[in-house]
This record gives sequence, structure tokens and C-alpha cells, in this order.
Amino acid sequence: MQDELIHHIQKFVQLESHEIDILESCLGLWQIKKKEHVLQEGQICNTMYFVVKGCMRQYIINSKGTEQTLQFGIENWWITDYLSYHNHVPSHFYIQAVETTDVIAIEKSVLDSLLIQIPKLEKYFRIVAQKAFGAAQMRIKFLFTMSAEERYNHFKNLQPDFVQRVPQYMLASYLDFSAEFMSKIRAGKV
Amino acid sequence: MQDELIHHIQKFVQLESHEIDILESCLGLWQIKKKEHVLQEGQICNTMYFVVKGCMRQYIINSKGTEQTLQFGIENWWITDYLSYHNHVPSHFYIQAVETTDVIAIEKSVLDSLLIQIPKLEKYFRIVAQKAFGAAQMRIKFLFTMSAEERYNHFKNLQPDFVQRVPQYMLASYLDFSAEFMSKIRAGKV
DNA sequence: TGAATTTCTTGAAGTAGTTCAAGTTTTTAA
DNA sequence: TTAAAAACTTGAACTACTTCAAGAAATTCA
Repeated sequence: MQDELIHHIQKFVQLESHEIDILESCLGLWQIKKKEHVLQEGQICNTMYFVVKGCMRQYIINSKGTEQTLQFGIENWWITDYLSYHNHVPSHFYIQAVETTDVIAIEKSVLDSLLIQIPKLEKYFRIVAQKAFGAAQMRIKFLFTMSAEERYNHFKNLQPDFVQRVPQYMLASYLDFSAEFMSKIRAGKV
Repeated sequence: MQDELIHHIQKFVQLESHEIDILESCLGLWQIKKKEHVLQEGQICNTMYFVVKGCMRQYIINSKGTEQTLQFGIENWWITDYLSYHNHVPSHFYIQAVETTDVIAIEKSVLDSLLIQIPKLEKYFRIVAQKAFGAAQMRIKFLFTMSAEERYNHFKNLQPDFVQRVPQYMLASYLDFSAEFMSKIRAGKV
């Protein structure tokens, strides 16, 4: 299972076999049960999670008590709260398994030492973070320029399988409209 | 002027003096005149810009022909289109100087060679990108949970000087409401 | 399996914002 | 120093969405 991450790393940097050995000895594999949390609001986030199989999400609870999903993490995605992680401040977010999910969890202390032992991992995490930031910018563009129905259709075209995989109300909040409105979009009643 | 960037780098990693020499020989300093573009939609972005003094912004033109600002870059911020940069695809964005701005521009080919000569720069750019991604997540949280007036007041509290510095219509679009509505918020007519 | 829980649907009423158009003020640059 | 351009303001009409409430359907798990 750790091979998934090592394979992902090798898309960006070439690892020597002894580096792979070090990695394998440090990578903890965990199964997170559906609806289980790995981070709650107010906690300091000191772990990064790589999704091997399944789906995680990052969400908040708004002032009306409704959950709003900010980010999904599926296979080959990293999920964490980088601000809490880097600044050692309480997180604003929850991170939860949408379905039972296999993750590789790396604590900050372990990762810091891995980055010293295998400096080329810096490049890997740099590129991953830069691409994630680029994706976040595109997400903001879509939120700004498209109507609710356009956002739904756009997402469905990009990720047709994923739409089936998560409850509609989670996807609705990720696309920034209400669960009821999602229902109407799908029924063609808009 | 290059000292600004070197100083910023040293907040995250320790540079040797010969590394500083290499950096100084590679960093190009440019003045971008107000309203001048360093990137236009459709171009491939192969340069990263570090704002030494002034203000840049990344924006799009929506289907109604209105500009919408996605990101401001002020002193000590990097601004680029990471997706275009990494994937060599045409950019969806414009990047423009809001006021006459001093930037350090680093082309991809130069940066790639710098990252080989000074590997610890990988760590610097990793941390910068991870924090930027964390900030983007918080931005999405605010867009999701706050009303237009709350977003304006929140931004004004965080960046009181900046509100004076850019045209209101740019800030309005960054906060995702119309220029007219901004006027009404400021006049207390909401 | 079947009771409990979670998720989805529907319509009616409400509202936070947009759009438009026209006028005013401020800034720019020759 | 003034004409042109850019930025801001205002009110009226509109609309894309939310909220609420209640029931139906699907899923979970004891």
C-alpha cells in the first residue's frame, strides 16, 4: 500500500533503493472508518495524510450549524491544514473520512527528519503544494464566474464517477449552494 | 533590492555567503509600470514574480466583460500561475501591476538551475507554497461563510492600509461582490 | 429483516445580492 | 491647468439563490 505513495513520489523525483527503504520504514498506514475524524476544529494539526484508497474531506461548520465541505481528498491527494501545521495554531477545520479510507499518515516530526535524510523529497512536496495552490486558484475562478448549475455540470464532466460516490449535500456545499438547490438542479427544475 | 528576497528566504533557510552570491547574480530586478501586464490570458506562464515594492494582481475577465481579481500580491509575496508554469499550458489569468511595482522575476529555466545549485531553496519554495495553499483554503472558508459586508469588514480589519491603496472595484471583485454594492456597504446603506 | 437513521425531494415565501442607467467626483497626463 | 479618463455613488427593478417545513426514498446495522 505504501507503494502508492512511493509511486506518486517517483512521478516527480527519482528515488534510490535505500531511500525507498527509509521511506517504507517511516510510513504509517491507517484505515480511517467512514465518518471518523483525523482532525477537529480547535486542534493543532501536526500530521499530513496521503489518501491511498477512499475519500477524505475537509469541512467547517458554519454559523447556522450546517457543514460546508472545502476540499475533498481522493486517491493520490494529500490532505492537511497547512496553516495549523506550519504555524502551530488551532485549526479552523474538520478532516473526516467520507468513506472508509486507507491513508498514509506522516507526523511533522517524522516528516522533518525524512526531509533531512532524503532532501529530494523537498522537491516532491514543493511541486505538490504548488500544483495544489494552482488548483485552488482555478477553484476560486469557477466559484466566481459560474452559476450554481454551471458549477455542477462542470464538476460532473470533470469527475463523473465522483458525483455518485459522495452524498449530494456534501457536493452541494463544496460547490457553494444548498442541498435543496442541488436537488432542483438534478431534477431540471431550475 | 534583491536583499528583500534574500532576507525573505533567510526567514526559512540559512544561506551560505557563496549561495547569496549565486542568487544575486541570477535575480533580475524589474519595474512594472502601473497597469502593465506580465501575463495575459492564453500565454504560457514561465516566470515567477516576487513583489519587492508595490502591488500586483491576478485577475480574469468574466463572461460579462468585467474584471474579477483573484489574488493580490504585495510586498514579500510571490505571484505566478502555477498550473500554467508546471504544466506548460495556456494561462486562464492576467497578471498586472496595480501600482508601479518593483519585482524580482525568475524564469523557470533559471529557477530550475538555481534549485540544483542551492538545493535548500527547495525547502523555501515548499514552505512558501504550502502556506499560500493554506491561505487559499482560509479565503474559501471566508467566501463560504461570511456575508458581503462581513467579508469587507474582515478584510478591512486585517489590511486597513491596503483598502486605501487599491481601487474599490478591484477589492469588491476580490471579495466577490459588485462595485456598486461595495459603495453601498461603505455608505452604510445595506 | 426491519426499525432507525440518513439522504433526497418539492413547493412556497423570502432575501442578499446584481444589473442598469445616469450623474458626480477624483485622478491622470498632456 | 484643464480636458479626458477612471473611479465612485445612488435608487429602482430584478433574480439566483436560500430557508423552511414536511414527506418520501434510500441506506445502515442490530
